[in-house]
Amino acid sequence: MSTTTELTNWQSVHDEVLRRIHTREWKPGDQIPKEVELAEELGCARATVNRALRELAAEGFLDRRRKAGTRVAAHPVRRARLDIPVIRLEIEGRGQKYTYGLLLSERRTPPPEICANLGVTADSDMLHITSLHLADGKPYMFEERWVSVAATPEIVDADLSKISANEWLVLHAPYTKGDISFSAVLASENEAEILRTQKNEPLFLIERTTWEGEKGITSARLVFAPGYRMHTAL
Amino acid sequence: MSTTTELTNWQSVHDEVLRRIHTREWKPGDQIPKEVELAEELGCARATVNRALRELAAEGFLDRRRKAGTRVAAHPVRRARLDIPVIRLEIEGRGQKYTYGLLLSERRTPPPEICANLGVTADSDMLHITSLHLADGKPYMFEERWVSVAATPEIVDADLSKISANEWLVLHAPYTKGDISFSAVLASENEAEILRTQKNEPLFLIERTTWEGEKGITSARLVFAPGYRMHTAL
DNA sequence: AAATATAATATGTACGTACATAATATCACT
DNA sequence: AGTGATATTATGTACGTACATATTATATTT
Repeated sequence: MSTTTELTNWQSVHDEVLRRIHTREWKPGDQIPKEVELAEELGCARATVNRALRELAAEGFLDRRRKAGTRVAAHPVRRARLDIPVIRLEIEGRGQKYTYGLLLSERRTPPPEICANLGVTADSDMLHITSLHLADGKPYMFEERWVSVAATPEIVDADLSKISANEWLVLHAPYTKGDISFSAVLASENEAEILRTQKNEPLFLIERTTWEGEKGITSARLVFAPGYRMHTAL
Repeated sequence: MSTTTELTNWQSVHDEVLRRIHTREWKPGDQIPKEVELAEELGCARATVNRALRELAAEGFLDRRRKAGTRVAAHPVRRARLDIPVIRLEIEGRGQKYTYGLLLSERRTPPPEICANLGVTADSDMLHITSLHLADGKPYMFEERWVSVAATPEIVDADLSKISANEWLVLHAPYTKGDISFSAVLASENEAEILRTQKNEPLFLIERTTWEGEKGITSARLVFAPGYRMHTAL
């Protein structure tokens, strides 16, 4: 292999390795040269090759193990990076006007499924909030949320008609662990009415739970208006 | 701030910075100390701090700009890493038995929406494939796919009743660009019959398109059986 | 032959130095 | 005040060396 120009930055090494994978010069399962060899061939330091290969491994193109070496991933797990912004920014980012309406805010004990989700007791002091997020005045997403008052006592003083619970939490209640799931559901009668659509429309659903350490903070159910699509580049 | 023990590896620096963010010692929008200062405080090299902060920025906790410095992300965009494995591995990973049935394989010109998706002409030579993926004998996902024969001529010789088009493509047709989207749809009569469910069930839909350079390779529509949930940790 | 200790090795990381680069701040000039 | 040139600065990266660590290969013992 003759590289006319030397590749002395990690990005070009990254691209060159990816090129060899794409052209099937190095096939899935193949072992690729070790770092020192590649560094020598390409005319750069081992640290540079290391950085490039590390990134490629993080992207799922390579499998690396000490002593065993580096090989092209046999089952390229595609890693899509989902950016989950605050809803307001998602809407404003598309040039639409964001508005928000608080529908309900009550302090009460949680139903069993929330207890199970968050790992709290049935007599916990919680805030139950439902709200509607609109884009250009049209219903965009219906949110039902439970927040542990024990975990974030300051929330009872927040004016949740001005700022959404989600945004308030992002700013005031950092979390260490979270879980998110995506699925499809039928609009219930209530949801259909709030989202101003038909009953039995297929709706995109996001369920989200977050903890700080072992303390459950909040559990949210986000139901999107018909036609919602979440997408990303691979 | 007194750090009794020195943090001389990037992971511990990473964790320490994250701790300060979580404890709100450093709040969203705040500027944090510059790399040299942090390195001095923690008793390690700047390279180590750099590595830690770089990772935190990639995870979305920090915003970094040359000269301007590093600050805690004001609108923490949560990045969920979606691992999209080959369906077979997803099913087998749950300890279920994977089977696969080829329903249709025909060579023909594509419909207009596929042309638009992939950026190919209406008279393109394409393979149209539909198949069903099953877990423990139960319908799991219905796949409808268009593959450009021009882009990957070898596929016409592949035995797609033995290996799914998806897996064949993963092994033989590397791609450089891809697009994936998630939404909710109602089961059509055909889909309901194939997935052995009711008509008008809400179904989770993944649409995927991949290119190599500017050449469209394949466009797939994956409809999952009722109850499917995609989830990940934050 | 099996079990165990030991050597070999590829990746992983830390560090100091040097320079590159982008963005900002400052100053000179009109 | 406004414009443009110039200096400053924090992050970004490259490199060589050194050592750590996980894992495999080999040798040794039982």
